Amino acid sequence: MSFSYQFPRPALTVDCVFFGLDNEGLMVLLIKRGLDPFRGRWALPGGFVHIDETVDEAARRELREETGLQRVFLEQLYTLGDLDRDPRERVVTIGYYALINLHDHRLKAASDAANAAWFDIVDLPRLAFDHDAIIEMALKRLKSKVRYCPIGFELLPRKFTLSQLQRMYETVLARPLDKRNFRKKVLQLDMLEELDEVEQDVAHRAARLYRFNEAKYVKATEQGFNFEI
Amino acid sequence: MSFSYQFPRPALTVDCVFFGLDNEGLMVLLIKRGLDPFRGRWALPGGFVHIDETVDEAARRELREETGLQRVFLEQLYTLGDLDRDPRERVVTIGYYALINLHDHRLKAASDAANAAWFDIVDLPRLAFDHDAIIEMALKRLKSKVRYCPIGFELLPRKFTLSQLQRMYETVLARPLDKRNFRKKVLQLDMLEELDEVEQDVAHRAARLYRFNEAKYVKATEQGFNFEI
DNA sequence: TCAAAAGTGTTGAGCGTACACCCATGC
DNA sequence: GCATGGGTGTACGCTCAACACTTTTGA
Repeated sequence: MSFSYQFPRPALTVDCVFFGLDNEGLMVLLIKRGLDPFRGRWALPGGFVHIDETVDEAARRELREETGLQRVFLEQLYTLGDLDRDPRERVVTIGYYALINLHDHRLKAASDAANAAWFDIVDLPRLAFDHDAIIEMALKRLKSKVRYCPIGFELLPRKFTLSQLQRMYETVLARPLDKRNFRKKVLQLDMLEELDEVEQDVAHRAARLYRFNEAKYVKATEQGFNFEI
Repeated sequence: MSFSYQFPRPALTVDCVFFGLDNEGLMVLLIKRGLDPFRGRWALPGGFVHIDETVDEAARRELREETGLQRVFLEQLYTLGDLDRDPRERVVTIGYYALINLHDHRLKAASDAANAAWFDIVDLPRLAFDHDAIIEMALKRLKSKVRYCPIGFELLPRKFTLSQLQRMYETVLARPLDKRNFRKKVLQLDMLEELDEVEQDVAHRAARLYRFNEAKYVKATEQGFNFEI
């Protein structure tokens, strides 16, 4: 079976930058290509947009197939449509990025295939296609958006310490923040819920746990909001 | 002649929001559709992405065809890929927006077709497809970007008064700004060149003319930059 | 001389930034 | 008792926001 059109059409794909955070730093999930072109090179998870799914659904399908996850922050980034992106034929791709909480999830990719692995964003291998450009755009978007939207929490466990939160911002923004100023700012935004729990199994004084509170955030938003610390 | 593929492919189009500024307010160029679907409805300029042009080139081609212009600010916005955007078949469209200086240009669309017209952004007719959503996204992007990038100048003549500049910001942001604070802020950013000219043919004291200075701007950028007035 | 818009400074409040020490806990 | 990170307050400078009158010009 084949499908015919009066004019030639580019193929349409999605490519996804899945960000995760661990003790090493900010990580990106890559897939080792088994086929030409770029056989053996690392690449972003991605694939064709099916005719019966929206482009958002195509990105979510990639997410599910590669990580087993469904309900994570996922956002469209940019569409790349240069002529020679793919040496085989004309392919236009829609870039997406997602934020994954590596702490609370046991990921399919981690246990599963030898052809998928997490790489530190500051030490990426050579990539297939123009995927380096997509990752660069995703990182730029993340860096800017994390400062005025509460999306950084998606990278943390549901309950976290203020130090974990600060480390997350420092890792994403790639610069150190002042502890006292950070805590002052983040608490006065009044979007965190202080829990009656402390962290467990640490070899020093246990830190208090907090949780992001959506309702409090919505209120705080009305007064303006940013992390320009 | 026809083109066959193993799997069905969505059609790929671009749709463009061309913004212009006149004394009435912020305007958008629309085209009256001559064919079904939505015959007689107003729609954004747009069309298919050709197989031998990038998506940016497709958007620039639309710009040229509808306005006769070439060198204007044009930027990709978002890709819309829902299943039923177009009642005929699956069409994925890449939204663009551009800023057009209505003062310095005699536009093709203005003189030309009865099927093209500029509409005030606050008083748009019913639109074809999901073009209202594209315009909404374009306006949101413009409002936010104009505050931290010097793109607002694209809507003004090359030489302008500070009052014109302020009116431009007030129109785009849809809120009044304080005259003294505005002038202080914009002058201290040190990206305007004060000219030895004043406006002509006005029935009151003539205002001094200024010009945006790219080189000064680049310097100013390094110290941070925004219009949060 | 009148109408219309140009042009111009000061003050108070809030926010960002810099900075250092004591405390609680587990080993 | 010591190593490790948790937790806390103050002071200065800058930017934002509010606010009203005089000047210039053409009609």
